[in-house]
Amino acid sequence: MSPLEDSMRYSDYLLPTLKETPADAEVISHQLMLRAGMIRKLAAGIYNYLPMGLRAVRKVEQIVREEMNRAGAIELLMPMVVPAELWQESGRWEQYGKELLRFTDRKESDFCLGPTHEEVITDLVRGTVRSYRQLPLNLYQIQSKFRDEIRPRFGLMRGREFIMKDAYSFDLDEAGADLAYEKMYQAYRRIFERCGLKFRAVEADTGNIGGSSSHEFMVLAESGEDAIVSCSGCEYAANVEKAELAAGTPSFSEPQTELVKVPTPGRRTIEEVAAFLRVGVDRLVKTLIVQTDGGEILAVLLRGDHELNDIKLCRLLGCNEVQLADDETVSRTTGAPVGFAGPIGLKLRVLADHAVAGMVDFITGANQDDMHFTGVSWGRDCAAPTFADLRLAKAGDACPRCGASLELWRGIEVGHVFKLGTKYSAALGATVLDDQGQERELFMGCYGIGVGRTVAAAIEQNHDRNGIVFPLPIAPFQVLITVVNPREEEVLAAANDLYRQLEAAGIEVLLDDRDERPGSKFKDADLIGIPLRVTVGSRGLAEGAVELQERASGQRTMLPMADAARLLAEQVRAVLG
RNA sequence: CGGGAUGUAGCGCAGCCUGGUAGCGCACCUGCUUCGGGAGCAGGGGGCCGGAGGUUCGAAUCCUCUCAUCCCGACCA
Repeated sequence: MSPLEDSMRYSDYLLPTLKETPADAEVISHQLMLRAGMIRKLAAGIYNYLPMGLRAVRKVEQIVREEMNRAGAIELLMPMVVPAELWQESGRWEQYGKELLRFTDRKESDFCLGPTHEEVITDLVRGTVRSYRQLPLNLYQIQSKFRDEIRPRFGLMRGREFIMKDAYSFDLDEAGADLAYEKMYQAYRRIFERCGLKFRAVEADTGNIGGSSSHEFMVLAESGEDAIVSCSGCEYAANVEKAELAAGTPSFSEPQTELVKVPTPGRRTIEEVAAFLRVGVDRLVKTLIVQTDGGEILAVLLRGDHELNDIKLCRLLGCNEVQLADDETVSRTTGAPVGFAGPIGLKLRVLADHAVAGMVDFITGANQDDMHFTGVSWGRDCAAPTFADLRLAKAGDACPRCGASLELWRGIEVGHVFKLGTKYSAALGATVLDDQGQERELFMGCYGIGVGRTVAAAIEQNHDRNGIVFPLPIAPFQVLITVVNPREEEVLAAANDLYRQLEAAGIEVLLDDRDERPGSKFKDADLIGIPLRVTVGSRGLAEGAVELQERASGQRTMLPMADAARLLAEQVRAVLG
């Protein structure tokens, strides 16, 4: 029997395909999941999973489960509704922000919908684990999470309610935690390989989960929301948010030109100024006036063609958020309207990106309306500011490890592993006694996989203009039998026969026995993307054969009716390994 | 949160400017013919036009408010 269900006749099933693309779906995976009858929207970022969608989700879940279990993790299930006290204890009730959906019950007690479960699991473990002998421990669940995203979009790619696998490891010391992390990292590689996806594991920022280091697993896709870099010469790969850039060696060439204040009427942007002065944008230094969440206002200098990496800046400043200062603040602090700020004479703390350090004879704003300076050089015209790594990596930058050039990709984050250290165990007092009878805080790790997002990412990566092309390991069904004309008794009988044989062989098979024209059924077959399609019709049966068409290649083969089930089962097993 | 746009039948849309009692395609139901890549003909069902106020003899259409959905959003210094 199939590991899922049985008796799958299209005529009895719920598989509402759409001929036209719903107007509010932007990316291809979202469009196809709607059209293929996998999901339906209930509210912004909140979806029903229809039978086909659920089956794909269950396939990914099952792969995740098998690999987590293989890596020694243990499944449990935590509640979605979490009392505020736990979040207050960890400090995140205040920190987490509007993404945390909060509400009160009838007794006016505060609760939230869990967006992640570090607090709950830590609370559980502190109450149940007392001795180092019970370690190591790695617990996971597959559960719906809720994050009240600012802007849910792209269907399952960025929903508010979404299915996530989250695992949490507990160890006595850092070495143990490192080992747990490594195990999860390897398990993740296996999971995404088994799902048939092209992905990269990249170094990543830890965000508001906290902790010391982390990797993201990125499915490569043009529509990805994240930019990542990977080195063409070594193994280094990182999210651009995280990608370090070496300071480089400043050339210290001598200034060639005098400092001159030049009129630049109405030229505010880097491009406008560069075009007006007939120089490249990399001859300009842009001066960003930023404000931290702590209220500090400072200036950040970047080469004209570079962009600020606000995460690097926050890390340097020890703040949570930086924003560009508003127009009023800019004119108050620089003495000029937005577009003409520069470091000379500026009465603010000034930080500059490394790339600015070696520049001479550059151009900056003059802190005066419609004026810029040309021929600016450090030391002579302006005290050198503090230099740091502050910009966003871009294609062609030098790898921080080996110096080779970096390649830029877009990716969909489907997995993320973190080393948490003792952040939560310390906050919540999760300790055990070691072999000396000493109380020790647990070293934790946490490890997430977006299950629905993995399905969406797989579709982003595997589709053609006719529809989805599911990788077999996560396909809702492995085989689709298309009955050309179910009204012909011999044809329907032959199809039913094949269907039963495949079921008996443990193959997941959908029988399209609808009384529709063949063309509609073929179109639907392409749309829903079942890897192997078998067409049973009078034409083939006259030769005692059925036709196999592979969705991915379009390749067609005639199979003798007598051997069809066996051959198909063999083909499925060959892929699953 | 700021900017832009859209809400009319299950889906895709027209009608709105220039108010006069709602339409097209697909889907759905019935019948006949058809049947290996989204069939043809004939008949039929389904919408208080997102909601609330207002203007008017009369509102999908004009005005106000509201709700929902989608897109874009430091990169400008």
